[in-house]
Amino acid sequence: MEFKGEQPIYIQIADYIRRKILKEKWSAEERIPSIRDMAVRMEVNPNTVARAYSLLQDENIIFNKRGIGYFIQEGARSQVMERQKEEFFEDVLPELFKKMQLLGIKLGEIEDYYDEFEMSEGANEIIQ
Amino acid sequence: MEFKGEQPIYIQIADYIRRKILKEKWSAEERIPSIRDMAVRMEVNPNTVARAYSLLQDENIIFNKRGIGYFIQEGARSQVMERQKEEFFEDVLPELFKKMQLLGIKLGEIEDYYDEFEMSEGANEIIQ
Amino acid sequence: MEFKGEQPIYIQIADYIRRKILKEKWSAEERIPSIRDMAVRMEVNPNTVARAYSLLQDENIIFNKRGIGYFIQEGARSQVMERQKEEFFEDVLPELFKKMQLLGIKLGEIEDYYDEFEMSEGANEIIQ
Amino acid sequence: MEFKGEQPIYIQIADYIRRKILKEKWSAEERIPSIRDMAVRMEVNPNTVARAYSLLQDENIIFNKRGIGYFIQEGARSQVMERQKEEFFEDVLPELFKKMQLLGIKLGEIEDYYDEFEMSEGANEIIQ
DNA sequence: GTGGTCTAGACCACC
DNA sequence: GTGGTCTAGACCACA
Repeated sequence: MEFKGEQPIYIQIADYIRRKILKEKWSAEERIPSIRDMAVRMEVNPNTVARAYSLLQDENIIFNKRGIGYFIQEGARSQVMERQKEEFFEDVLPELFKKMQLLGIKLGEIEDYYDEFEMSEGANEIIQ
Repeated sequence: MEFKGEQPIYIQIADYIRRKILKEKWSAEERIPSIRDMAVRMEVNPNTVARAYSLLQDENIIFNKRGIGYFIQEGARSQVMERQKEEFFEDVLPELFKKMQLLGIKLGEIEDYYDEFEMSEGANEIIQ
Repeated sequence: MEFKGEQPIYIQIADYIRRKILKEKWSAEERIPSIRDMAVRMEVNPNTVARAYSLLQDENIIFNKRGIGYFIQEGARSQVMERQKEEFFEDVLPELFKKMQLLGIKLGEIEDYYDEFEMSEGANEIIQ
Repeated sequence: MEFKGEQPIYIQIADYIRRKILKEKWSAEERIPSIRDMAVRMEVNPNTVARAYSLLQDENIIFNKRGIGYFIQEGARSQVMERQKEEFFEDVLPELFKKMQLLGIKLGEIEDYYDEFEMSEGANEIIQ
C-alpha cells in the first residue's frame, strides 16, 4: 500500500478500514487481519497498525477479543456513514464553497466536472 | 490573528498573504509588511514570519529587495489563481466526488447546500 | 567538518551531501545520517542540518520516511549531475570566458594550468 | 542597471567600475561620476554608491579630491589587472578544475564551448 | 531600518 | 528513536 506524505500513516490505515466497511467488503462481526498480518501487508511497523486499530476501537468501529483478534462492530457501517456525512456537510462543503468564492468558481463548473467524473467512474470501482 | 491548530503557523501566514493577493488587497510591486512588523502584528516570532516569506519567495509570489523589504511579484495574482484552480480541479474535486460516491451523496444535495451558503454569504464578506 | 565563512553553513552541508551522491558514496534508497547525528558530527545545531535536509528535499534529492529518517531519492545522482552540468556550461563557463576576455587570457594558459593540476591530483583524491 | 540577487549591490558597482577601467573606458586621472549622479543613474541609495567608492579607494583604485570628486588612480588599470589575474589563476581555476573532475568533464569540452563562445562574441562587445 | 543565519532549548506527533 | 515547529535571542551584512 502506498501512503500519502501529508497524513499520518496510522490515520491512512484507519481510513482504509473505514472504506472497507463502507463498501461492505468487511461486515459486522467479521474478523479483520491481525495487527501483524496487516503490518506485513502494508510494509509498516506493527506499532503503527496497532495505533490505527486502537483509534477505531475508541470510535466503536471495531472491538477486540483478547487473544483472538479484532472484529467489526455491529452497526459500524451506519455509524461511520453518519459521522462522515456530518463532517462532509459541516466541514468539507463550507470550506469548498469558500474556496470557490475566492477563486470565482461557479457551481456550474462543478457540475460539468461531475459529469466527466461519472464517465470514468468504472475504472475506480475495481480498485479495492 | 488567530491560528488553527492543524496547520503550521508559517503555512497559515503564507495562505493569508495569498488570500490578500487573490482579493487584490495587495497588488504587484507593492511592499508587504517587514518581517518584524508582521511578527508583531501576528503575535508570532519573526523567524516564523521569515519562514513564510521565504516559502512564498521560492514560489515566486514575492521577492526581496536587499535591505528594503519584500514586494509582491509581477503576475503573482494570476499565478496564485492558476495554481489554486489547478489544485482545486485536479485534487480537491476528484477527492470530493470519490467521497460523495462512497457516502451515496448526490449532486443535488450539494446544490441545495450551495444555495443556503449563498444566503449567509454577507457575513463572510466582512471578514477580511 | 570545516566551514568556509563565505557561504551559509546549511548550504555547505547540502553541497557536502550532493558531493557524497556524485561520488557514489551514498546511493539511491540509502538512509543518510539522522539530523541529530549529522549535527553532532558536524558540530552544528540540529536546526541548521534540518534546513539543509529540507532544502535537498525540496530539490527531490532526498526524501523523508516519517519517524524513520531521510533517504536518497531514486535517480538523485543523475539529477544532481544534470543540474550541475547545466549550471557549469550555462553560467560558470560563459562567466569564465568573459573574464578571460577582459583579462586577455588565452585558452592555452588554461590548458597549461590544467596539466599542472592533474599532476597534483593525487593529494585531492584522499580528501573525502 | 540590473543587479544580481546573489552579490551585494555595492560590490557589483565596484565591479562595474573595475570593468570600465579594464576596458579603458575610464583612464587615469579621469573624474568618475559623483556619488549622487551614480546613485540616480543606478537607481540606488547614495550610501550604497559611497560604500563602493570607499572600497575602491581602500584598494587604491580611485582617490578623492575633497569637494571636487573621485578620480581614477595612476596605474589603476595594471593594478586591477594584476589582482584579478592572480585571483583567476589561484582561486577560480583550481575550483573550476575540481568541479570538472567531480562532474567528469574533460578539457576538450571546454575548448569546444570556447570556440562557440568566440563566435557569438560580437554581440557582447557592444554591451557597455 | 531591512533580512539572513545560527544557536539553544523546548514541545509535539509519529514510528 | 525520528523529524517538524516554534520561541527567544543573538550577531551580521546590507541599504
